[in-house]
Amino acid sequence: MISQKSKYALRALLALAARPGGEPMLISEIAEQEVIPRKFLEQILLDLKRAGLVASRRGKAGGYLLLRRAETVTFGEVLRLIDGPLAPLPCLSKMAYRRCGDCANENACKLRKVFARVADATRDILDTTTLADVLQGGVKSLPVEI
Amino acid sequence: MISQKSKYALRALLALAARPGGEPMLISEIAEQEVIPRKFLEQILLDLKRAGLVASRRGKAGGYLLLRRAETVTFGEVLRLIDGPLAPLPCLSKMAYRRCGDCANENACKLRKVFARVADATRDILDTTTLADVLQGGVKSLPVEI
DNA sequence: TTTTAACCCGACTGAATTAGTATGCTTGTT
DNA sequence: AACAAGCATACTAATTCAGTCGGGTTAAAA
Repeated sequence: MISQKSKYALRALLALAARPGGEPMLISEIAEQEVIPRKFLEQILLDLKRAGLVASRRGKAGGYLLLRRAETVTFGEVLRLIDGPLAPLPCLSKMAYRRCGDCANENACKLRKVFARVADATRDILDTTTLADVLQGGVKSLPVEI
Repeated sequence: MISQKSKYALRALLALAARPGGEPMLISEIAEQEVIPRKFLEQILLDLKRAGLVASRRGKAGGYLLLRRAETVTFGEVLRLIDGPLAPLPCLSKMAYRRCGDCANENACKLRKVFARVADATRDILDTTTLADVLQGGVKSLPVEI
């Protein structure tokens, strides 16, 4: 299960990406439109800003805007930023590898072999799907049953 | 990330499945061999027993044994039992569906479309990989680079 | 130049989950 | 009857989750 915070982050980014002309959007505007607790959203946007995904303007008539093109922001990147590694085992994370603590001989580990496939499948989807893909409705879905 | 408890459960089941003749194995035997805290493992085995995956014999010369054939026990089943739903969103779980709380129009939800693909890919792997597959080393791995 | 409406930031909190421990009870074999 | 095995409940310390609170800073407008 992904966290509520990640869901909020993705929805906020989608809202910004959908903004025509890329003009700034108020926190409260996003919060209302996407039904996200206002103060919590503030935190999230700050995280996204520190990561360089969005920019902000302060003072009256301020707001947030997407700093990068929607085609370059992947779901994987956002999820890693908020929730940490995508991999189901720490020893399978490419970005934040950690040894598993238990299993001594890592490439003999039976579990690892199975979960490596899960990790790769997950990455294949999340690291190739961008905000733009979703906005255009261009998300490949499963074969439609005829 | 899957929980430590799930990892222990899977390793314990693999140990039982590997037992020749299917003779019972002591908790402490499993605990030592797989390096799992003994009392914690007791709890886990009880869960697996209540779910009908293993059986136990009490008294001296007791122990645990696998109740079902190793070919019929999938990783998905074990993970669901210990960790709960596999799906990344509650509204995507086939076994334990719950509405998402926020998004009103579920099949218009942009996030859902993306994570549905992740959920399906995950299920494809975990619900088709069994204890037997892993034991035989028969886990399909990624294409070997030549 | 003062006001006002934005964003910025750290601290706090209540509930839930995780990864176990502790303590004792029941059961079956010897 | 004794011993060794599993059965069962309660407890706990640490962490995470999903926010809330209270103020500080900045910049445009009146």
